Amino acid sequence: MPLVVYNTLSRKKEDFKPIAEGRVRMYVCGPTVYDYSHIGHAKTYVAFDTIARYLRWRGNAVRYVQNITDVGHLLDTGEDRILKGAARERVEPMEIVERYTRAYFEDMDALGVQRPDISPRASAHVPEQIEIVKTLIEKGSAYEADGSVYFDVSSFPAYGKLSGRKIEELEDGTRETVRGEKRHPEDFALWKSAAPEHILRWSSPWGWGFPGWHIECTAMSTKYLGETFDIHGGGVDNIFPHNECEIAQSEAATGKPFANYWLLTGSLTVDGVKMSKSLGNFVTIKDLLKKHRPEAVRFFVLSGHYRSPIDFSSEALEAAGKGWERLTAPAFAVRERLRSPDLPAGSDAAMLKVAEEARAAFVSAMDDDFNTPLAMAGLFDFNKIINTLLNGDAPILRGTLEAIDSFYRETGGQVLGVIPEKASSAANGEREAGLIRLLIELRAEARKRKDFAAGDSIRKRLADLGVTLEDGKEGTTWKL
RNA sequence: GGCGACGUCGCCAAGUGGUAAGGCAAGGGUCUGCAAAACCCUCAUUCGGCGGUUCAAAUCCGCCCGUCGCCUCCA
Repeated sequence: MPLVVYNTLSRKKEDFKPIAEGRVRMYVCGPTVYDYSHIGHAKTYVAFDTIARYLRWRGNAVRYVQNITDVGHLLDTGEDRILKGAARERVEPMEIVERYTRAYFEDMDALGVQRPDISPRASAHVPEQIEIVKTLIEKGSAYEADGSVYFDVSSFPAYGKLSGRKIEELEDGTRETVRGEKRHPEDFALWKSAAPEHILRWSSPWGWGFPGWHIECTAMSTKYLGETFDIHGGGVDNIFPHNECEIAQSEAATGKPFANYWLLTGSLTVDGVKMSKSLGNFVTIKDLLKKHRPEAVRFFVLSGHYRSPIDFSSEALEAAGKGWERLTAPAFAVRERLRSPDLPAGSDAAMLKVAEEARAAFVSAMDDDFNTPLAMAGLFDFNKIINTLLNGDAPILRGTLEAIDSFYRETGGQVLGVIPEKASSAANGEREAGLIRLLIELRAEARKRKDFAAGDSIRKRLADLGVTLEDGKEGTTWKL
């Protein structure tokens, strides 16, 4: 069964065939680093991280490029976002860039998002951007006007093919203020001239200025992935104008298709409405992680399909946290069992078959346009069987436990990233674990004496510290 | 106004022609010194509404109602 993906360009599901078999080149629009990352970023980048992880797990060599926008992305007031941040915090623009780039990676690391293979910065690729602008002028797709350069949309008939817009319809909605020196209101800037007060500016054939927002993605994606590559990703809210402009300028410059598959994530709302600073419902990843474990955030994101919109609320995240506990409990329990030195050798054929079937169900779900909700449902089904097995009296053979463990590690661990390596990631190392085991032993002795008051007191006080004890057939286990 | 996505149990969410997965919450039971966890049972004759196509529709078509996103910066 082939991997099938929904291609926004064709508006239907297609078999995924990379240009070079076994190699996938993907580009995802990255953040503009002028403030802390928010939960919308979390949704988009966890989704693409999972897609990249799955493609790798399926045996592809993936090159994942995700830009860092540190220049040229303007607010509707015409101000550069980076410069605005610098003025707000009274520091150099590049300090802003550095500060929020680091914060971005901290947040992504916390969420288990594996770093892209290349994270190119727009400001470090200005020469490449200038070259493309020159090419576009030579080919008659762009024109200079008073030190700025604009893309001539009328020169590219396919403009609108991704977002389904028509040029004629766009004219009406365009505001007077942005017309100015453009020939057509829907033309967009490739290069903007900048006065000396504008700190972020470079010398170009058209004088001092800075690159337009869209051109960086063309420059950096084609530089590292080639003129035509496999997957272009991003949030659906960038489909217009950003993605549309990328296609126009890239294909006009190279004369070749830009990206073969467009994968766009659904947007995220908070309590039913779009997140925005003015509404006061802006949630940063840092704030979120103060209250919730990172795996719960990942679980929340992956419990909806990447193309669907999701609505964030505290209740939803708490439910996700509980779901995550149930999802991971048997996986950790199996690992705990495997630490036992005297497990009977061999394996149970029926259980190996169950694990094989679960793996097949997982692959079939993920092969269908990365259907993570369905894939996780499959893990829950598998859990039911494993929980029953763990609760039973029959001894479990080492080979069986190993097969179960490797299933969890691959699907929940390597691909979905919701089952971490260590059962208690929040635990403070071995010393803390040792102390807890010591208390468990003391409690066991008290209970042997039927001194339940002492035993319950230990359990209660550990619970107050966030450590939950669970008494089972194999003794007491703990979790945070 | 235009473009797009969507409306499935109290909440979240799969399913896109063959007779409604899974999670959270809720109720009952088993186990337990008591818990917790786990397991078992219950929980949508029904998929926004109305028509149509079909042997058969949540799934296809039409109309209507509603929600969200984009059209100006956003992942």
